[in-house]
Amino acid sequence: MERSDETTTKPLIAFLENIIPLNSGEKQLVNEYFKPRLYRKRQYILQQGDVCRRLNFVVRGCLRMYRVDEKGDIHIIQFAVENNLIADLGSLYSHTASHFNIEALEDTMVLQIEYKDLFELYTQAPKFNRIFRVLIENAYIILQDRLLQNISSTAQERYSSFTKTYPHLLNRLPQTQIAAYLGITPEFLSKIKSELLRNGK
Amino acid sequence: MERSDETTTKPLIAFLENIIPLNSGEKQLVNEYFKPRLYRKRQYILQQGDVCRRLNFVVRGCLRMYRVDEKGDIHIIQFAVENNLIADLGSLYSHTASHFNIEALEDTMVLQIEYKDLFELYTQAPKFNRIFRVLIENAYIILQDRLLQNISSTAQERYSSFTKTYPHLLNRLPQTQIAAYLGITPEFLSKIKSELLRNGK
DNA sequence: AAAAAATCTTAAACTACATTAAGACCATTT
DNA sequence: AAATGGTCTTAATGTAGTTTAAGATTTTTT
Repeated sequence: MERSDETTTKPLIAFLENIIPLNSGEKQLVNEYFKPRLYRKRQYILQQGDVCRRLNFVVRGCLRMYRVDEKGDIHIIQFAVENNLIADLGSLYSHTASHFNIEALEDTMVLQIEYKDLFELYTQAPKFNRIFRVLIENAYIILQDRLLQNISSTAQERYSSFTKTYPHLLNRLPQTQIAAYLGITPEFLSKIKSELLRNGK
Repeated sequence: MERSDETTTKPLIAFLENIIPLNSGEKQLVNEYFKPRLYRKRQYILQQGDVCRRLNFVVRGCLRMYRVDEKGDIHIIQFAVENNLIADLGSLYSHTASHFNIEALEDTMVLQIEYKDLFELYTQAPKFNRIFRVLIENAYIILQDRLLQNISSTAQERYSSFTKTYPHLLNRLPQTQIAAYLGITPEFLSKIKSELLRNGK
């Protein structure tokens, strides 16, 4: 099966081989199970209330995963850019309604695997258990760090840390998205930025 | 090798078989690699600045994992009670200094596996990759939920949620620990509790 | 090119939570 | 039995962040 440049599983395979090299059979499985799909800006990969049925790997573009609460406020729990995996794992594995939306912030090309195919992947090539164990361990470490920051740091500290950790996202995202990620209002973020500017740098 | 009732790997094996059944060789490996150890109340399993060298499974008792910041404030990122796993994964896998302390809040019996033995376990019996993948996926889901709450809920909502999720911890821990977990001061927690009492229930 | 929509900034009034302090109630040690 | 030290509460004052609102700037749509 021929795929265009934009839709090959090459970047995904490179990403996985970063953990452990794959043999040709394993690459073949990745190639079979992951399907390319383009989402236009503002399209939804997942909507709150639906069951999350696919794991997504971002080839190009940018997604956000967020929740809208009862008051209508938006809370972003994750951005996903090139070479990131994203899904609502809770919903994906337990087949229950998701609390989250996943939405394209730019035109975004993803490689998607269905739940049942992911299960097949684990069964047919157990190496993927090891690879995904390592990947989710890394994701866990990052998430734990973010939780710690949210418990223990001021908004200014969190913003400064964000600018260091995700410099490439700073100019790519509107401030209102960054504020929703930091857990503050856009107005307060604006204030923080002007304070940081005033106090040199 | 004989072990006393308190120090068998039985509860751990039951815990792991909750995910996938083990054959006798696999059980044997668990039995060999996990070593029992008793920590007295206030003893440290891990101290900030040291490298985390073991993964811990709690058989009996209660641990807390926390960070002391520059101001001297304590921030609890996880409690671990019976049938919980706990370690600083970041430090364990990258062999770097940990930012966290793990301390016994009660006399606590744990089963510990060294990093190199954990690696051996994964290599000798690949099934453990699958088991630990599932375990850490579950942990990730819980952590993500907690992050969302911390971004989006008031302290009162977080406390109410804590009482529902961890009713068994409520009477077991001093309020000051719960406050450090919720990310608020003990004084404010006291206020929240009296408000909840006043407004019926 | 104009119109519409989203974004960013500033500022005043408000609220959730922190800080400090003091006293009451325990539990543990001596 | 007294003393010590941790725990819980209440209250006054302070501060980080919200809300509301309005104007300026940029981006998107028509």
